[in-house]
Amino acid sequence: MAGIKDVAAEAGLSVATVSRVLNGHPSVSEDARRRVTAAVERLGYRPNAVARSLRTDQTRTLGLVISDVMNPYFTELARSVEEEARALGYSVIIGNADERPDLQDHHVTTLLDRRIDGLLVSPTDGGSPGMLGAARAGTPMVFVDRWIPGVDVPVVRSDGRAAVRDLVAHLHTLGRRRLAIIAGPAATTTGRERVDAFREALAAHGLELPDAYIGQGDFQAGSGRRVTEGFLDLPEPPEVVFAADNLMALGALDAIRARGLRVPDDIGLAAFDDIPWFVHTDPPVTAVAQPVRDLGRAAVRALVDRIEGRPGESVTLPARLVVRRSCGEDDAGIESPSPVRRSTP
Amino acid sequence: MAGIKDVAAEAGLSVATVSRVLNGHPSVSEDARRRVTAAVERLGYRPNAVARSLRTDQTRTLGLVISDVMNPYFTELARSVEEEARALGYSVIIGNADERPDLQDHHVTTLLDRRIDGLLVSPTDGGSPGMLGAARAGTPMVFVDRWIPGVDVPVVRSDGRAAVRDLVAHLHTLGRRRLAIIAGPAATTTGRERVDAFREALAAHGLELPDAYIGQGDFQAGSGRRVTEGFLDLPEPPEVVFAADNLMALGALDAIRARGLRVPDDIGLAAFDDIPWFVHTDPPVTAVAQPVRDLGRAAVRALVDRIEGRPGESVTLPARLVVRRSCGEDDAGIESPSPVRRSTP
DNA sequence: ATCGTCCGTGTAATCGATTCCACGAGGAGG
DNA sequence: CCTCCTCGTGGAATCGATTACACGGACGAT
Repeated sequence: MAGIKDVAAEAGLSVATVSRVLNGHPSVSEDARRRVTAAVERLGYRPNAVARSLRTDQTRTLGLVISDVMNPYFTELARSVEEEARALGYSVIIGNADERPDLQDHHVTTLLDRRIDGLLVSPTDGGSPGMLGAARAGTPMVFVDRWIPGVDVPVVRSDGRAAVRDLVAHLHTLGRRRLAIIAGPAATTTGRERVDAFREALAAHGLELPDAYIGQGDFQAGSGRRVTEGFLDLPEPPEVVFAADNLMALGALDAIRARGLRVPDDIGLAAFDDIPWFVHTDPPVTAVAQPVRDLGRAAVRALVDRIEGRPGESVTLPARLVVRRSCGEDDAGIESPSPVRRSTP
Repeated sequence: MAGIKDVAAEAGLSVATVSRVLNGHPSVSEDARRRVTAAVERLGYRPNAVARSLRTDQTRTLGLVISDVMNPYFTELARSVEEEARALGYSVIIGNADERPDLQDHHVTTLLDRRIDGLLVSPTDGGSPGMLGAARAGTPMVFVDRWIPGVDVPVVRSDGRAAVRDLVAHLHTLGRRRLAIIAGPAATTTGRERVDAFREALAAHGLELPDAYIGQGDFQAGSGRRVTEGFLDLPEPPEVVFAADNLMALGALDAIRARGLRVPDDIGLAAFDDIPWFVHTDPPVTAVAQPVRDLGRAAVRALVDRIEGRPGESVTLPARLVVRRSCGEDDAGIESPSPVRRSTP
């Protein structure tokens, strides 16, 4: 493969001049510029990013470590992150932690070894040692969605409080009183926050959140199923189950259907994180939607700010409630097209 | 950040020896090895992958360019690719082409600039110039899922012929005769092949595939909706719509529902590419399932074979039919020709 | 005419690793 | 005792770029 020396030879100039042309340095004659461009064209030369990175100590690459690629929420996040990064002239390397701290560490280490310019993390857990080390070592870093308290890193996330309040209000008008939640891992901020927001919203309506109505999940479909089964076995099962993420909602749907129960008639279902598929489930699922695209964009901008020496500030964007049919028909204007509802699994 | 020189100084040895220890070179004394390890530990030293890559001319990185990250099929593929690559000591950089040849080229170019060791591609289109150039230039490369005829690159894919035959047989026993297909872009191999397989299977039952029953889609949900609307507007609409990918099936479901029609009573629906969500739609969707994990694994192995100088052969794995309820209920007890039957897990 | 600037260019150092080659010590064989 | 190997080690070249510094020529000011 042709190197800069070949280009220099072909153009009859020194490598320095070639490099200057390549980088748009001002003091190059028009003639030299033309000759270099021609030579580059002729040789099909492409600068070696590895060599360039070694010299300049910057890779123009961002690392993104997420907890679960198969979760549509994170997929969309990854997509918007890549888009914004590309617009800013950066590439993105994605690491999938699969909710495993050791894998998260593996990716952080690998990314750091490659000398990425900055790191975007949605921490799996309380945070893995390698990740915390990186934060302390001063690697430009930004947390997205989830974060770790006490670590001095900007956080870009969405605040679901208002939306959860709206959700509970919605459920209340529908006459639902016994509301349960499938929580995420207590080690994650999102795991705790969503429960808190839910409990608060309940309190505003004079409702309680008994321990029996708090199920411990792990953001995976399987746990949603198990927890929901537990709920259904209760002497007084809840009237609505609120899943703290979309995968667990799916599991809940499974469990409910396996019992031969109908949503929303026998039991209601709501979820945190809206995804395209919720429109197509049976029934469509009411969900709290985060502004994922904006989150991705904001996160990249904050990180690039940090990288380029600017402050890089935390951002919190509001989530909103998307009402569908899984908690019961809304009263007024909405006429239910009410197609035949099949209940047998 | 500490470099190899610092380690050498700390250990009281030369950089050469440190490097040898780091790379497990045999001729190093036990004493030196210990001192280096200790120094590395003390300094928290991590080798600079950029420098190493420059010198050794290998990055131990694979590029994966897929057509659409938001498509669960590709997400799962990406995941299994990364897993296998990691097991073999490689990292993966994913590029999302979003079904756009220009973006595909952008990613191929970027990846090549970074001197990745090999490229895994699921070509968006007839192939972009940059990608074809890379193939001709001898970059180790393997096509996954889709490929480009006439280009000398191993192909790892799944053969849906048998499964499509099973599908048509299944529909036939259900009494469905007027079968339509939403095709993918003609420029993609998968776009064409699936139509061919469908037509062939139909022929085996003495059925025809009239032009009016072939809709042109682009593997996105929107096109599935449009095409399906067209089908429904026909004087004699099809009894079953077969979508050539999962996203278009979703669009079809939308269109059908918007008309107030019921699946499968009024019209049946089947899809190519099975995804977890198909279990939860209303009704669960019958689909042709590819062995995605195995495809990812095989693709990585073929690519690494090429990289390390071994042949690297093409692989074709069979897909299988997964019968659910979207084409009509099977009468209980009656054996259906379908090899696999799956209900809610 | 002389001097100082500015401009375009080239030479060479540098980034952080790997690796070829040379060298000295120590052991085996004659 | 001398020679020849082997082994462990270090010096220095190298990968492909960027960039500080030096240099020569043109040109404007005095």
